[in-house]
Amino acid sequence: MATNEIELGGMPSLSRKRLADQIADVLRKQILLGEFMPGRNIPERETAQALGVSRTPLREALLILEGEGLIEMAPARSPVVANPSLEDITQLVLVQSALEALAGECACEKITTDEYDHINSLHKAMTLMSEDVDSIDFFSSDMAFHKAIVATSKNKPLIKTHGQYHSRLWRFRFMSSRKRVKKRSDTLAEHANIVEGLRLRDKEQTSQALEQHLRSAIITLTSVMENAEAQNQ
Amino acid sequence: MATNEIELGGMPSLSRKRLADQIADVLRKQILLGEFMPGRNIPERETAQALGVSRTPLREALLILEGEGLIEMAPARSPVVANPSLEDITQLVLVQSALEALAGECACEKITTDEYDHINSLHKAMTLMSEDVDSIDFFSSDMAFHKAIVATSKNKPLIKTHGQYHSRLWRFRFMSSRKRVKKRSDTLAEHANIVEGLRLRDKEQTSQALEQHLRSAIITLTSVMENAEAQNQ
DNA sequence: ACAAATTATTTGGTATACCAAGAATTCAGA
DNA sequence: TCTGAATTCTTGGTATACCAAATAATTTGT
Repeated sequence: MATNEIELGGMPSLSRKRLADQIADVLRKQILLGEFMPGRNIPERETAQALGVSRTPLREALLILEGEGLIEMAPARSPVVANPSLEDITQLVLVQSALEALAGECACEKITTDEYDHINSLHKAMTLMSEDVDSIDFFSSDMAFHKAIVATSKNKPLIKTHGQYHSRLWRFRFMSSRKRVKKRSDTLAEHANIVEGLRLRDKEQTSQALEQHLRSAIITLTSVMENAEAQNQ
Repeated sequence: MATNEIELGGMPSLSRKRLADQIADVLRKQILLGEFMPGRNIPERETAQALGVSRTPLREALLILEGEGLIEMAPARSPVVANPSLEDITQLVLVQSALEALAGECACEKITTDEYDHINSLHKAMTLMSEDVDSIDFFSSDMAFHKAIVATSKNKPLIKTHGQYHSRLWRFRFMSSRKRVKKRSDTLAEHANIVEGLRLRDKEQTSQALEQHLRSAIITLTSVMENAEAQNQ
């Protein structure tokens, strides 16, 4: 196999946190970035050796990622990177939209002026981005914008659950963003509604704007995925 | 330690599914039923021996339960059964209400007459229960009613995520139900609204009824928990 | 040459052994 | 007697070794 020089956090003696968590972080990142494509096998021995760890913590990391829905483990089969169908993705986005709508409501109650300024500045920064900037930058800002809103809800389980759906959808949202099917101006207009809702501390407007924004992502994802499938055939 | 004769699924040669999953099932049940109270330690060696398994699958089971939020693992500390504060529980219910509201919407689109009849019969059965029947029966029916609605959404991630919040809240909802703070007639009236929404396939009514029903649970839980805390002091 | 059966290899599942970091207890000194 | 330091004991973390099942490859018989 290709030598996969991955460096885990610190030296052997420095264990800031569980090795299993560190491994899960590395694998999660590789899955999100597309280095581990959907459907790819993750054999235990090979992967453990590539990461320079033994199978026990590697297996524990796989268990964690399975819980997050990023990989799937079948009996007597190598774990594989989750490869959700278009319908699966639609369902995931639907749940995420409900979670973010709730987050928006909570945020209206709890948001401080500092937090509002931060979110607003993220939005402003996206607005000022040239049409030419690399899609990864615009996309990253978009994701950061949403994460900031959810964080403002101060609802720990909500933040965690949303983060998991966020991860499961990351790659597909990124693919979608690269295709530029949706105009950036549309995205920004929807974000503006959200920011305005937060400014007014208007639960209804904020949650509605978030829900509409997310559900419109379903349309975009659908067309992108259908094109991708057509290409593969 | 007290000999804890717990029998795992089948004979040694019969491994229908991962041992870790079987162990997780056993522990989850014990946590939900209150045999393992919140805050209780779950030392690895002792628990593994009590279950007649080795530490490796036991640890994997603990990882699974940690992912579900049922236990918490700190570095160099025994895992402990999660002991959420009143605020934590409030936040959990808030998320669950959003999830069930979404489930209700999806259900209106996908529900078959058979499924409606099933849910309706669950409701009718609860209506016919005498005020004297054991609270566990009424409570179980209540939980089954909600589970049936979520299952009707046919949204796999939604069903799974809801199930996890369901587990995390189970014990506290049960405690609450035993205290009989909320009148059963009120619960039944709210359920009737939900059933009526489903009958009409009215997304708005169904989701609103579910959300209202769940959020009213927050009030009940708050008073129960505050009383419980007062007793402990 | 093809098919079927058997064997060898790969893979995940489980148990055990070892290690390092913490917590608690005990013993010594003030 | 009280305090503090040292030691012991417990706990979780990690690696390795072994086992069983499934798959793939090879060989043999028709």
